[in-house]
Amino acid sequence: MKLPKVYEPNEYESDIYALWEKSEAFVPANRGSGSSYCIVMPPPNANANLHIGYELTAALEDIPSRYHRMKGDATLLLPGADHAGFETQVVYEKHLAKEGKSRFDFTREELYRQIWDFVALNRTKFGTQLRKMGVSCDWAHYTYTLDDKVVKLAYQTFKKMWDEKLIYRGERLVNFCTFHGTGFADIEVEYKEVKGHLWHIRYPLTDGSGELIVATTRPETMLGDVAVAVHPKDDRYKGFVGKTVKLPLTQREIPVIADAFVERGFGTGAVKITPAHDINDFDAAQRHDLPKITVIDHEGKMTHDVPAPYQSLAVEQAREAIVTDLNDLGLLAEVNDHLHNVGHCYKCGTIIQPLLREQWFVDMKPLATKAIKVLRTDKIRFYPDSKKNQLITYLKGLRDWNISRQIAWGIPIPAFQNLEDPEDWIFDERVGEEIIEVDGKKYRRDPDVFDTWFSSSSWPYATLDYPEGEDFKQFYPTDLMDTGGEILYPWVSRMIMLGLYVTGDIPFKDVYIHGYVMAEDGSKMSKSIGNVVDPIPVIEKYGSDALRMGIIAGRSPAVNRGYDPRRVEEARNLCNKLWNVARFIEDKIGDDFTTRHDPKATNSADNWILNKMNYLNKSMSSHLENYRFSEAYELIYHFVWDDFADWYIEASKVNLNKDVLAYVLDATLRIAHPFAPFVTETIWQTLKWEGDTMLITSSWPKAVHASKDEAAVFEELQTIISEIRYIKAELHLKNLRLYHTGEEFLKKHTELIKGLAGLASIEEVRDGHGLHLTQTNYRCWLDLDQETAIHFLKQLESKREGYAKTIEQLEARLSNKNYVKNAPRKIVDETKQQLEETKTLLAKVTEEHSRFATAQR
RNA sequence: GGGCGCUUAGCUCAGUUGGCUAGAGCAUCUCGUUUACACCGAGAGGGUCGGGGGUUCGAGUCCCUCAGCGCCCACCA
Repeated sequence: MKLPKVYEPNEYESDIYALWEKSEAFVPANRGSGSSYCIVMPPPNANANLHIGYELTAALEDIPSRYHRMKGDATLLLPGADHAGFETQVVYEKHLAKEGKSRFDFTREELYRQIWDFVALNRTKFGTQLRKMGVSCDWAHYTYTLDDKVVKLAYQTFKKMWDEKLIYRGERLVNFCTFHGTGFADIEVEYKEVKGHLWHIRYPLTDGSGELIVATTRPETMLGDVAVAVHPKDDRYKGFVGKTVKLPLTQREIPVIADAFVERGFGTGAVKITPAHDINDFDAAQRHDLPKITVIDHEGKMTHDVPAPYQSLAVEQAREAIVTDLNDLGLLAEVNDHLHNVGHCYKCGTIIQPLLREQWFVDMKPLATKAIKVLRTDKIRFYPDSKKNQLITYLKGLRDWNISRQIAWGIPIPAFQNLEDPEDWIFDERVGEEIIEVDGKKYRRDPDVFDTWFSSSSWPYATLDYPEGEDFKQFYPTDLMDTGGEILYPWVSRMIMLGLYVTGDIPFKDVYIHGYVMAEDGSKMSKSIGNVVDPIPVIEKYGSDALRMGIIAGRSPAVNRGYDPRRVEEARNLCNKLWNVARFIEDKIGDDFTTRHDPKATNSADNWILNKMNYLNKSMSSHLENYRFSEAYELIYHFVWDDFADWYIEASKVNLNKDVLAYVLDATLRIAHPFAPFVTETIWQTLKWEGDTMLITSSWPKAVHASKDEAAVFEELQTIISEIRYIKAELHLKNLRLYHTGEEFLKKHTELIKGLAGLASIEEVRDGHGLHLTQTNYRCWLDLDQETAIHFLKQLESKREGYAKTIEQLEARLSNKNYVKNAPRKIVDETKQQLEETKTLLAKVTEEHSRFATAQR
């Protein structure tokens, strides 16, 4: 079969993927026998196209999976998709807005069904895209975060926590977005620096003996003040504690209390306490048993519990009105500019209101404590390592987790409230019904849904059918979890905590944190800026393998880097190189050839390439096992291009050894397969000698025997060839002859040197003349006349200077007694040897230089 | 206010535990139509590794410090 000159990925990729899928190549083989390897892929949001960042994830997980599959491990790469509760609802709301509708036009049930259909449409696209990326995941294991088994497990976990008192329902301050109408977990709030003001307000003492000035950034919340706090050791306010102040605008009497949380140095040292709208104040109010007065409602408007003029005003309007009124009353002591951090909704940018709400909370202390303990034992390795300590720090400061969300799109919380007794909550899985009856009492379903992360925390074992599934038994704990740094806290930490809590074991052994794929200019990709790179057109233009390799090239864990199309092009070229290497070899070998897995080296080039191959094999394993993807890629790149194509294939045009040629192609395809699955498999399918097999399910090559001495011979030949090429290029010469005076080595390798260096001939002569080669110890001369060779003086001169300088440095090093005494013997010996070699080179170059310099005069 | 990362060739970046003359791709320059490949071949030029100090026989690599950029966390009202 004659292959076309240029590899056109589009012609083969979809057929190759279909072949793998049809042959069940992704289904774990060798189950139950020996070792296994499993990666559960982080499920991307099912609501949108995959962006180029997921190509990185796909590559980082597919490469080790393919490697382990070839190593003979039972290998499972498990795909899935995330319903991404709030995220998806936001997307859908935008979609509704385009049609002039909003979420308020529908009931939650209606919304849920609509979003379900909306997502179902996109979910099929996701499968197509992952296939184009060449991900070798087992589609039979595909899991959606709203699949029954995931939902059931979320309910069981909720129940277990409820029974064990890790879950409680309580009225707490919740981070509330008044635009989206839902609360968030602490981690979901985005803090931004905002230029605001610090208003100093006079609070007169009830007994008329003076006043306290409090400083606040949110004057409108003063209507909900229940106390003023000062530091117990603050001498300025000693006499005030225990008295009361008259809260301006309301005339409510509120106490002055002492609490150590007050920073004496900030503002005036007197703090207004508004428990319903500030988390610190909430805590202080708990300590001092103070009431909580809500003055802002869920729409961001003032409630009816405030004086009439302010009722129903939006927060900003209320602020303005209050400041004006205070000023008119002469109660505004001072206004300063103030830079501070304010929480915002990470989706719409609305300022987050801390509001009092009854929600379900998870007591995180016991879970975090256990996770910290495990993290400290190094049972889970992190790449890069520094992320582990970061995670421990985070876990130490963790507050209780609000898992209730007031949205439609999500898993309903399986809890029901007694219609007669609001304190009476029961667990029940009949979430399809709004009202249920138990023991003659009627209960109403909690209208809220779970925070998405509550259910997705069980991802590693929910997907593997915990607790009884065969997959769980074989593959848990999984081997690798690869994610971006942004979900280290919300997801990775919770998978560890819940994994330990539910299964008693860690969910994964290794965590690899990848950096983000940024836009070409290094900025963040974002839809609104319009600089998002869609992977599919890139795949269509350059091929899936090219994108995969181009995206991992030069990337280190946890470091953000711009997308670089030049790298993709470079990788595309590598695919084409591989293609043409195969074309050449298949042509040389012919159709009726049977490959040997113990090839017999018959010349120095054979031994050299087999040694290189053994080294590649070993280094590749080591790099992959340590997740050094970029280094592994470079290794294969330079092996294919420099060693295999530029040297070995060129050498084989002189001395053909079909066995070795075929073996090296065979082994190269295997080793390159995880990085370039499509092109390697495409080539494999054209190989006559491998019959009906598939590369994806073939085995990783074993080391073969090769002589190191013979390999060294080839390296000597390379030195000679390179020097000749250099001189030819510098002097623009062709059809040169090489003379020697009877060197056996040169006689033996005449054809190879002649072929690779592009010489007219190599001749044995009585007296050598011309330009003496300096880099080899074999005496030989390029046939140049004096006139031509003189143009080479400059090069000889700079070489001479270079050697002289090196010798100077080496001698200085060796004359340093401390160096000889302290440095390892091996290093010192190497220095000595290098010095000798350089001296020899200097002598030769000097000799040539002076010969021509003399001739010139 | 804490914590972390980055600064290496014109550009984008590698450089694992300190040890040959600091690397790659692209770009640049010079040659080249040898039938695997111009998505190619041969060759070349280009870096005081952000500044300063220190430890060491030896520092791109470890420590201190300064500068610039970026990220994460944190309840200073």
